Amino acid sequence: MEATGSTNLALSVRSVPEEEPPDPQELRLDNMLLAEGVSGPEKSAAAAAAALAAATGGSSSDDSCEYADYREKLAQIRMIYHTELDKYEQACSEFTGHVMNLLREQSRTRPISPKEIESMVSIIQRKFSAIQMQLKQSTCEAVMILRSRFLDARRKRRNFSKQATELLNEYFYSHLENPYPTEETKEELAKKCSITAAQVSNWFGNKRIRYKKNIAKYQEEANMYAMRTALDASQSSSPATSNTGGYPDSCYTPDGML
DNA sequence: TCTAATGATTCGAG
DNA sequence: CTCGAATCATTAGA
Repeated sequence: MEATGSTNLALSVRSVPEEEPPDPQELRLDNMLLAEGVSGPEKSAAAAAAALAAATGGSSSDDSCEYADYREKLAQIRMIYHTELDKYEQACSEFTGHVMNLLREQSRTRPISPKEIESMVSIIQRKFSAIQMQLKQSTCEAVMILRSRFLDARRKRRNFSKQATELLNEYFYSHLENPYPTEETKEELAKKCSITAAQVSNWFGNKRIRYKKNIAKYQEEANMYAMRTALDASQSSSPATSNTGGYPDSCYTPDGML
């Protein structure tokens, strides 16, 4: 632990004027940490996480649960990173002070040039910045792992919200004769249900085939939605148009599906 | 813990 | 490309 590496010292002395070692690796790490919201201002963590959510494909409302988890873990990483960074910084200056004292002591027995001191300091800083680099590296790794786990969690199937299924069923059963929403309609439904258009497509694909496979099983559901849309219609537009219990026939006999 | 429901994926056809 | 169909994988309910 003694700073007696004078040969080492002389060897590694190179023109390192304070900063700007254009190390692309470190630059990369810095950028990454900044983008992930680990370094940089406090608020940007949420922004980075939001960016991640957006990058994974919309639906920013209902995944708040795994999302909070992600953010919590990210904050943890962030905290560790900063405390470690501070620790190294402190250790660095402490160690520098130590070495300075040693040099001062030695200066009583031999002449020590300012240049030697300067190079000594730069060596120490290099060593410590290497350590910090390592810290950045491992922090990056941790973030990557966390990120991939977050993505994995999202990849798992989640049932749509009750509300979303209601909306989808509503459309499906009120268009039983032709349950093929256009791309536009899919987008619209997707927006309302806070899912993706592809998910809407999946849903309709599944629904059509499963409905067709066993119409009887879905009869009750069909009646329910038919009644409800009928009720809605009678309430909103023409309450006087009788037919209180009468649903459109097409909802009962979807011959278009056979 | 077994089972039904359900969202996603894959593949052939048109 | 979309669709139907079969199938997979996970979820929710008994």
